[in-house]
Amino acid sequence: MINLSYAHYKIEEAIEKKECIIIACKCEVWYSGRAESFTPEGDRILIIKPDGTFLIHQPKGNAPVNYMKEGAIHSVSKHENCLFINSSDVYKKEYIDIKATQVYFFQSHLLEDNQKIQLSGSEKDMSDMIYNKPELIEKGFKPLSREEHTKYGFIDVFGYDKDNILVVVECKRYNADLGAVTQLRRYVEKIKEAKGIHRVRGIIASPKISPNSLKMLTDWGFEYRAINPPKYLERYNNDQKSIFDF
Amino acid sequence: MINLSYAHYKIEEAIEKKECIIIACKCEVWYSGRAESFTPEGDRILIIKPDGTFLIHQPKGNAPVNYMKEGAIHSVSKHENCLFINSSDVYKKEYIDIKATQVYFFQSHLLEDNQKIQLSGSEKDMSDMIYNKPELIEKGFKPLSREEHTKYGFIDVFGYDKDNILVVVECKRYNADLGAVTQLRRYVEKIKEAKGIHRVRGIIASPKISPNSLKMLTDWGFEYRAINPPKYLERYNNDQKSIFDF
DNA sequence: GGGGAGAGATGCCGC
DNA sequence: GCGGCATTTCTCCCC
Repeated sequence: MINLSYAHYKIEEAIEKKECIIIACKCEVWYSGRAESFTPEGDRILIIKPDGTFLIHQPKGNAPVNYMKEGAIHSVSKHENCLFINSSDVYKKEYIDIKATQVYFFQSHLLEDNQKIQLSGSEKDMSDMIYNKPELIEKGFKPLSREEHTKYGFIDVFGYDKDNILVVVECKRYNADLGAVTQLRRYVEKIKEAKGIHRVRGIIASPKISPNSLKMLTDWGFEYRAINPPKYLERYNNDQKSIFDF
Repeated sequence: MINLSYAHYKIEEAIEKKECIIIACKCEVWYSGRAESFTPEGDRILIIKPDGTFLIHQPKGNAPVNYMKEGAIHSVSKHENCLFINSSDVYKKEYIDIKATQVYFFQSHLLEDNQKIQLSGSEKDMSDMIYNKPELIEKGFKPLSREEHTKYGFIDVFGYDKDNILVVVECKRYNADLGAVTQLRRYVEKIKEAKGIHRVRGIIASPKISPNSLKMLTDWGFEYRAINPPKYLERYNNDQKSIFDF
């Protein structure tokens, strides 16, 4: 257990030094901003980052129970055997107030990290793949553009089929849902209206589609292609795994 | 700086004891699962929770750079002055591999927290409010149900107007977008089709709506009501704030 | 800064 | 488990 006055001093010092701060404590949490919340007293982990990010984690679950995004200002005070931590963003009108009655541990450290995550298997990777291998859609498909902000909307792949009929392809990296179908319908309707043509084909390309969505898709005369997103790193990753498997 | 062999031992011990674990270290991260990723070496904070949740945070930003959800299994090993931390969920086929070259600090503690966040200002609060105060939509509106999973879809508020015309209300707690409009359209079309009636009114209730969405809404003959979500805790929260402002 | 859409979305509830 | 949908969604890109 950490003495509250000591914690008070250390937290203020670490904020001043722009360190990453970790606190484990028993606390209550109030939040007011886009919504309102109160979380009754329990053991939690608090993370304060030098960019102003504030995360409050319960001992279970993936998502923080409360949080403030980058840009928040933090202050600490002690009053009648309780430590008060306040996080506020006056511009966004977001506020968090914490009342801690016990501090289990405190740590802080100056951390440096300018690296960015390299991700593959996204929807953009999928539309790139289709653009470069149009026969994945069908023989004779001629893509014109990909990932383009047209006046009809943001269309993943756009082209002509072998009979020179316009084709709109909407990619989904995982499961295509009802929203994907209405999205495709919106694009097709807009293009028909803008170009004054009555025949535009719509295709959804994804590894999976829900039964309801497939029914709605085919009811409206659209088509489905089962296509998996590419995973460029897969082999590299497998090579790496062999290093770890000793 | 923490000795790697000591960290290795302490992490394994803390996992065994089902404690919450926090590690600050310099590391590389590989991920393979629904997608693939690699994050080059940098200073990060690792959080391992007793439920198997694993979070990797960079010193900036709200979201973890990599993560594993509840149910992952963790193992640690040391090899040639590097600490390897492995997180895997064989059922979901998700894997994270970490290679740490330096450990800045390590902490762990048994944390207990059975409390749940009490939130207000959500979409459900909004539909409850409209159900209880139907005049927010218009005079003579008679709600029949709220938040109901009908065979037509998940409808927020459903009722009759003063002329006994069916009304579907779609609530959005913040900004209503194009998806909200197509969602409403889907419900109205399905109900018309299922009940064989040609007149069903559709209304979007939200504090804001984008200009494009409003145009699409009115083009299709639907209506808009500017309504704010309720914030029950606001006063309570304001009372609390006065406690902190000393 | 707002609008539109993706995300390894996450989380909740219902079937 | 999947399906449908909200989220203090978050994040990115473009206007």
